[in-house]
Amino acid sequence: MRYWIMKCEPSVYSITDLERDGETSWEGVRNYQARNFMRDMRVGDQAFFYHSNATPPGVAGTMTIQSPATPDPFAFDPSHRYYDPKSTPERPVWVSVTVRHQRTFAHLVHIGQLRGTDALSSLIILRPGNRLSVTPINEAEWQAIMALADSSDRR
DNA sequence: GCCAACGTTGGC
DNA sequence: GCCAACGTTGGC
Repeated sequence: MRYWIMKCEPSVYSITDLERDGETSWEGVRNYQARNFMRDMRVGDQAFFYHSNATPPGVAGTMTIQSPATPDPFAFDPSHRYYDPKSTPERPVWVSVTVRHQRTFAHLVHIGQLRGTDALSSLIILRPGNRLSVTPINEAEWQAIMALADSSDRR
């Protein structure tokens, strides 16, 4: 099993929306490196839902990967914001995965907590200027973030 | 709103 | 293939 962090602006789609929907198709990733990471995902992998561009930004909860990467249909739709003429049904460029809601943290693990944790010092999303919306993390990092969430929830 | 960092585009 | 210009991301 692998572990991931997936970012989304909560004003667009939040952990609350995912909790309501149960599962959703994670679409609109238009970065090759992030796409390649999505291709590496396997059913059953665990992912954190990270609220980016939020006040405060941080990890809002967990989800599981419910389906492997499949072509992102929005890329084929000229009227859609995520349309990309480079991607066709015959030769799809972009992919989406289905994610299932697992847990919403009682308290968001904000970015300051992440930065203040030694075990998380090499997190890609903490690097200055980082813009990758899908990044892998290792098991120790997963557990470190879960520990932050659990200690906050017990407050 | 600011701005640093980064990816993409397009002229050459 | 290089690289400047530009647009976007995302923390602050």
